[in-house]
Amino acid sequence: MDTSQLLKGVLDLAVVRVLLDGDSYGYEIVTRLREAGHESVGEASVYGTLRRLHNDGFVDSYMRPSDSGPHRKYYKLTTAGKRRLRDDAKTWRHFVETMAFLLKEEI
Amino acid sequence: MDTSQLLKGVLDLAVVRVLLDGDSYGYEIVTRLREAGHESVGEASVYGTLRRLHNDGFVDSYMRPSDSGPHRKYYKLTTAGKRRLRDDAKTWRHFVETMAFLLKEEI
DNA sequence: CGCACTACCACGCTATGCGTAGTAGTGGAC
DNA sequence: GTCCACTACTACGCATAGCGTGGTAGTGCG
Repeated sequence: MDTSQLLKGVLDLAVVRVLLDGDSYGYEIVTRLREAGHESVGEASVYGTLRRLHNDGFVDSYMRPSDSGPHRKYYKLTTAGKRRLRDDAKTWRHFVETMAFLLKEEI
Repeated sequence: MDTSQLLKGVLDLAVVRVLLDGDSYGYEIVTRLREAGHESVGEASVYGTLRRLHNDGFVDSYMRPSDSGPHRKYYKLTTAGKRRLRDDAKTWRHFVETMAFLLKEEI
């Protein structure tokens, strides 16, 4: 099983959830996701996801200088983004339950 | 969240799990998956998955006449397919745990 | 005959994660 | 003062795999 395929559709949810803890920027979000267990998530995937979330109005963004590198582009959840989080989390849990039902005693 | 994206990578696992219960054919597998909760899974997705699983040696196939319609193409798990099921189920569970950790108290 | 259900296949589209490469800023080692 | 590591973002193009659509048949019923 190609782990990267499993992220399809769920990466949005994961990124939005990270932003619920507070505004953040691409590089930090990647780090957080990897620490949480999504060890092989690609940077390009996260930056692409952020761009899409921004285009769709689920996050706002603003620049902020850093004292240890280039400027950071912070992202902030919008109201629509928070609703999106709740909806997606619900969809995800239903999906997981369906799979659990299918897989029960799979060996 | 587009539910169909969630199936990416997991449909293989779901189909293989159905086949552990006994040889089956595309049309029936679609029905079973829908009954289990994957209500909007497309036929083309399942037939495509079966073709891939067959090409990769995870299932064998054989034709069998039906008394209520056209011939059926049955699929049967190979040894490699059963191993694949165990491996994929493990990967899936790890992935689900990672998401659960991320999502905990998401509201 | 027409229709519904069963059963399969092929074609092309689309979404999205990833690899790779490029551009910059800071700061420490040498 | 040069190199390197780490930070931080962006752009380009690829690969995977699920889906929509439509086509071909077989059975059986009204």
